[in-house]
Amino acid sequence: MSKSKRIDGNKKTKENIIPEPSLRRLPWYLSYAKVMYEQGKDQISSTQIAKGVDIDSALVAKDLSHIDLQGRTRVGYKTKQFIDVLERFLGFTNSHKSFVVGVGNLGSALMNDKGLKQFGLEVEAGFDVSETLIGTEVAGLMVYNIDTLKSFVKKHNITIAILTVPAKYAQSTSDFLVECGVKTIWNFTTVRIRVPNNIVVQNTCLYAHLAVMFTRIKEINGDV
Amino acid sequence: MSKSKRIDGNKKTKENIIPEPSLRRLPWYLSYAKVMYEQGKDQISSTQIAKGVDIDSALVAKDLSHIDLQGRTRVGYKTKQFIDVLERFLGFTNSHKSFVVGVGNLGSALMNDKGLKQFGLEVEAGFDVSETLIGTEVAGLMVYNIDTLKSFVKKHNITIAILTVPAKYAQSTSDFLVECGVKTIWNFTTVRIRVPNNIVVQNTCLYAHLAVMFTRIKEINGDV
DNA sequence: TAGATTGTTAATCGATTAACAATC
DNA sequence: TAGATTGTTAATCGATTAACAATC
Repeated sequence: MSKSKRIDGNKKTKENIIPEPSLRRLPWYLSYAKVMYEQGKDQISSTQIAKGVDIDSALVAKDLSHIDLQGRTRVGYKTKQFIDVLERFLGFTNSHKSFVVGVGNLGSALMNDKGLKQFGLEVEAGFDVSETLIGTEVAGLMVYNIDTLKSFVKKHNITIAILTVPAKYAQSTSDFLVECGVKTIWNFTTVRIRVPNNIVVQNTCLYAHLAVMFTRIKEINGDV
Repeated sequence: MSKSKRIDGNKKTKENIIPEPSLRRLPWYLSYAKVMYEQGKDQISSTQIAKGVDIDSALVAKDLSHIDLQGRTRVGYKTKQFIDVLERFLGFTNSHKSFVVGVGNLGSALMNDKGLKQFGLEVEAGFDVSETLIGTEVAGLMVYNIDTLKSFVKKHNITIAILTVPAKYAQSTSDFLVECGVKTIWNFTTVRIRVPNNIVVQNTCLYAHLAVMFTRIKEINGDV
């Protein structure tokens, strides 16, 4: 359904799977298109996008080829349509329900963040072990006892968990989440969790980016 | 200094540069080692780490070969030493000073986050354009008028900026930061900013991870 | 010695880049 | 038509995996 061109019979289903590097770049193209649209540009070309986001134009073209999107030679894409198709493709137009596990610093920040909703993720509740937090509200959302998580998942059929517990509890909490029927874990802990291979995990450790940043700085400054 | 083995004269400086994928994995090994250390394990092997973080052991070994770290055959590494060396290598033991530009939702969350300090990043102030924010304190840090940024950078010699402004101002603010003497930008906006090539940029758009997550979910559920 | 480990070298795989055909 | 663009196919590059030598 989402695959664009004809498919050779012998090619496996891998054909449909868009590579992760491409997938990571698509939101940049979308973001650029949105900014252009706000500035009144009705048409947008892949070469223009390439310049705007500083990525090789052939790569942009290749990335976009994974999407069911028809560009017009010499003209490019209609900005509005480009945005709509890309947003739908990336799942940003859906409403994916989720809950936060571990209502600490980062957990409550995510519960407060309004941006998530605009990108298709709706946080419905928080879970914690702390007696002082349980029963309180954060950003208008209830914080429940983690012991009630399994029945919550069953009842509301919410299968995306946002994991923001301390590192030492990351793996055990992850195991517990899987046991409760969670299918997708957005992992913000510093630990790389192990899960059965039918579970989708997205590791988003902010601090890991610092490692890359500091190392690049060190390289430029001649390893002082 | 940080390179481990002998170097062939003809190999370029690229030899020293650790590839980004490796750099991204190192914090996972560190985190795993820390958890093990807390559990009282004095020795740790790369094969053990490989199992713990679910990454091929040869890959772990190769990643670690970039670091000046001596393992002992049949035994592995001393956990404490492993942690120390890796933390130093990744720059987590230094204190890198920085400031937040755009004290909104995400910006103030980062100003509040205590984790950053543990990983070597110290936030010293916030900057914004909003009259209602300027002059207030967030997490004990002053919020200044963005017009005063240039003199602030000069005076305190703080060259790392955390960019958390709305998407439409991302590129122009980035240009302004470079003009003010900023050398490193941690970019949390949805926009991929363009900078001169002596400037280090780390793009950390949380929402991009949602794209990967949603697409993987879609693939598993058969593209409904 | 046998076995477990580090850590290197060669083979494979996949992503990016380059070249170019097709289109308007 | 000439030129700008989409979008594909082939060549290159780099990262991962596999095989294995060295060590204790």
